[in-house]
Amino acid sequence: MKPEQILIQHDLRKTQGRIMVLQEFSKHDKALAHNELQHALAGKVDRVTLYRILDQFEKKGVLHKIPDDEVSVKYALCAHNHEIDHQHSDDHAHFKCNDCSETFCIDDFTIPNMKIPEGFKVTEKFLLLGGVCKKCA
Amino acid sequence: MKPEQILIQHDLRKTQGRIMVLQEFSKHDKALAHNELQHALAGKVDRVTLYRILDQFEKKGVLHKIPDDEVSVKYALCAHNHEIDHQHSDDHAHFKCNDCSETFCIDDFTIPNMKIPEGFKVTEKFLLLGGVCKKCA
DNA sequence: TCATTTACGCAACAAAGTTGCATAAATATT
DNA sequence: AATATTTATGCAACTTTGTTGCGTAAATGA
Ligand SMILES: [Mn+2]
Ligand SMILES: [Mn+2]
Ligand SMILES: [Zn+2]
Ligand SMILES: [Zn+2]
Repeated sequence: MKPEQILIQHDLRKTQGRIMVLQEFSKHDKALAHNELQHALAGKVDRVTLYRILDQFEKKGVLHKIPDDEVSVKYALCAHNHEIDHQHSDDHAHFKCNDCSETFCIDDFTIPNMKIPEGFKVTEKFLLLGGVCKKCA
Repeated sequence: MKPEQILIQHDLRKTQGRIMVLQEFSKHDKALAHNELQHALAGKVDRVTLYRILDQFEKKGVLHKIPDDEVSVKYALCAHNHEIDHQHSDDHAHFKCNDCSETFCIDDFTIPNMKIPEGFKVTEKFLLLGGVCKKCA
């Protein structure tokens, strides 16, 4: 979907910074951390603004956070196939390559339901797989 | 297991700092982040030393990292029941409470095997569950 | 075009994490 | 037990990551 459409759909003002961030995501098809975006948009979008854009995007459901075992969280576009799969729930898995450190959404793999020990009420599931990606194989 | 035994078993020198860190873990039974340990051991162990202790412990298999969706990773003792379950693999799940932000190992729940899309060679699995813990229920 | 609302950029700060190096402490050797 | 060797610690200095306040600019609505 086009950046401008995404913004309208999520009730967000159409600003240059936001559009550029969305373009960056759409051209990579992998999860991006703040510092990667900052680098890509150096001189175009301020560092602090970038933090605020990411926060807003997450709050509005444009992006989702992916927990990371290294320096900082990453973000990926929510529901790539939003037109088709309208009731997209974000309980899909993520894969992180130990070689190149890139993280991908595995959209077509839903985390199975599991019986969890007593006393815990589970509302979210994050499955992060580690290994070697196609490129690095 | 006693701190000193753990250190010997993992081929680590028996130092005051390391012992205190292990004591801290054994008295809490939850995952701890660097800043929590730093606070608990203020004046006892230097901040930088603490980073190095955690790194060493992870490398030697005393602790394991738990990815987090917030500010920094957490650590938990590996294989609580190492004496019994000797071939402990760290593919157990973790639970993080959205109320108190505490993270626990769910040692008795092993992540099931799953068929992953082509091209990815999976060697590690991190399942982070979110929700409400017993105390906060 | 003008008013209003919201986002942006900048400065200043706080928190998290790293590196180098001299000294202290732990282990190994005699 | 004393000494040599190895390894860990503490401190300073620095980088990176994330936050807050505020005046200005840009986006939207009238
Ligand atoms: Mn995803
Ligand atoms: Mn664990
Ligand atoms: Zn790779
Ligand atoms: Zn709780």
